[in-house]
Amino acid sequence: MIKPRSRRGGGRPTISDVARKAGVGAITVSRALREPERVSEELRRQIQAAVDELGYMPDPNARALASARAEVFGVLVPSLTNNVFAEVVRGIYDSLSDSPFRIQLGNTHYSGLEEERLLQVFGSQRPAALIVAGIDQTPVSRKLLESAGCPVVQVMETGPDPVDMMVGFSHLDGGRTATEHLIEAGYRRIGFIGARMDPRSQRRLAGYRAAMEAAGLFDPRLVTTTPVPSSVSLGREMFRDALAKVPTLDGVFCNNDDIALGVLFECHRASIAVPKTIGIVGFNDLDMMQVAFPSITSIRTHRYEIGRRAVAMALAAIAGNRPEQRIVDLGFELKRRESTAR
Amino acid sequence: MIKPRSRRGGGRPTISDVARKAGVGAITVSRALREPERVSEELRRQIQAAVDELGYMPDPNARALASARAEVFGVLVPSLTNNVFAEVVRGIYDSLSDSPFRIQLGNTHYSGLEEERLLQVFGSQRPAALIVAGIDQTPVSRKLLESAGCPVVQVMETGPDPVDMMVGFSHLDGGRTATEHLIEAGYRRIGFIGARMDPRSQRRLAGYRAAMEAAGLFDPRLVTTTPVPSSVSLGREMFRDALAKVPTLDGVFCNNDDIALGVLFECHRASIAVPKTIGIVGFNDLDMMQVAFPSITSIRTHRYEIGRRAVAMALAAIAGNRPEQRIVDLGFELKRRESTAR
DNA sequence: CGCCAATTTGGTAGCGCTACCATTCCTTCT
DNA sequence: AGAAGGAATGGTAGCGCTACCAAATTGGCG
Repeated sequence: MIKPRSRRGGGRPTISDVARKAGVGAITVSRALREPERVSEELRRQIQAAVDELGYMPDPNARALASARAEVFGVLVPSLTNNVFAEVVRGIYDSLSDSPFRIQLGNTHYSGLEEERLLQVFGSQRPAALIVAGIDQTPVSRKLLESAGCPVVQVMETGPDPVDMMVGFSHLDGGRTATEHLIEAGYRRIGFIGARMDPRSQRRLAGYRAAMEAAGLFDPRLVTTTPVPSSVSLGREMFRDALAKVPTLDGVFCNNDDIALGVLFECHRASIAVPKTIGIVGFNDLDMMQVAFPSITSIRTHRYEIGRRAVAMALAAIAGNRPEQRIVDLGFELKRRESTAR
Repeated sequence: MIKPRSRRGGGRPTISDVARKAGVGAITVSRALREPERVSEELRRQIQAAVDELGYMPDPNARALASARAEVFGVLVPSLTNNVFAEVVRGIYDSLSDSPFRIQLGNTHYSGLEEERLLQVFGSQRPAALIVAGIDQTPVSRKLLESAGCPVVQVMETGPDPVDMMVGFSHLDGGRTATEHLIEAGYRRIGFIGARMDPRSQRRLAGYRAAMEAAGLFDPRLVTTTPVPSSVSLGREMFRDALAKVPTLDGVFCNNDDIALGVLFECHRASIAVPKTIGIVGFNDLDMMQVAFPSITSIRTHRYEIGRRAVAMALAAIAGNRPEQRIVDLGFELKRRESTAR
């Protein structure tokens, strides 16, 4: 006599339990759950009743094994705590929350090598889609993405050569717009303060530089950067450095809002008038920018929407109707506020 | 003749490929990977070589199915973007990153019902451990946690009756400490401003109230709360409301640092002297608190450490040596700063 | 009325791995 | 010397589900 292995799952009901109770074959239950339209009205009702009664939930592992496809979105971001990526993840999460798809989160810590490692690991799960931050994957990562056999969405940035799909905006244009705004407002010795200096920050810097050169105002001494992770306190310190280097500084375009806030606080502390003596522009437009005193001009970016759009595109591709527009530029918005209103 | 189903996994190597190449049985490969000490030195080397050559990675789904245990930590937090929980998640992530365990993240949106739903879903995956925020689970959630059949760690708070293990601190004590500090500093008409008012905020409020009553200073009109999600802009608005209600207000203990920052900005805007006219205390001690001008007194909490500790405890329990101390209080720290230094 | 196609249902054989024995080959002890 | 125990390895039979095909049923049409 064959003794079935004692129920390892702690007695949770399986698809055969449901099938037995509903008086149908297991495969019909499977179909009723995944493609209800292929099952007759009546059986569907019976099966649903059995499912409800037993509290049946399909085992995602068995499903993934049998179908060679996990209902998982792999999501790679460079930071979990940076509000910018947290917002993107939230958008992804919310868009996925009433789908069967789960999220597999990976934190690359801004490291290409770690990204490669994670892509390798994620690949072994055959995810339904991959969403990765940025467009500067290493050649190895790119190859892994191309051979992943699933839709891939690069988010936060747009660029010329998508692996598959893209949702984001131009950081270069953002940097340029911010800088042009300062120039138009009458500032001349405009500094750039940037921490972390990941590829996106680099491009914001490039935009700054383009605008400054176009106006004949560029001076390398105006640029202050560090690879150190960004923070409000770092913003304060970097602003002091910048000011020590160029005492005639009359404006700053900051890498991001944290830095901008640090600059603002240091201005308060040193009794530097904003926007009169110094103009400040941030990047991302966190909620606090509009509340700060004076309120801080910033580039509003649509992080949550980027997450949502990325999921929408990936889901469409999974469903078989890949969007014809593979690169979606969600743009940005210059929010003019008191910190540059002189 | 039996035709094997065409390799669905896109030709990725399986454990039998490794076994064949190494000239051993599949089960020995499995063992070499999971319990190397049970396999002889020599076979271990051969197997490792085969693994490297083929680039083999075990399929986590097959593993989970066969062993009735997924290498997954289920993590439930009420918010993905709130810096506090992002830090906890980061701690969890970092502690798990060189273990085989993955993270399954769930966002409860501060809803008990959603927590129940997610616990139900997570349960169907037989996770290796569950980490949930807070100690105020609904009876249904509690039952689900108790019957999960895996270590459970409640984080962010400590309380009397853990489901299994706990890591956190006392929000009540935190609220009391903050308030007592204001009282000692000479403030008398001290308001409480709180948004969201989740159970942790409620307990901070209770701590505030206890301190105020002990000093004979409590007045219900000093308390301003709202269920609306917390933000810097909301902090500003609520402070205006509080001031309109009690013009003699001379201090505020804020639910969290965002609110405190909003209060500070409104003070600037309305030319209210801090700390002279109004004292401000925040909660959590985000980086910007020490940079703000004036710098803001706050209760430093150890979010990242809570995440790390929770994982350490769960891993120990999985390994079979459940820590004898099931409730770990990581405490908090009052950071005295300019905003209360009068 | 019979035939073909479409629709609905079911059976079988795995997916890639591990639990649970069984087997083999040594030691160690009586 | 033989029994007993231990260490290392392997075989078998699933885990719970779905891909693939087969079978049964229905409907349309010449």
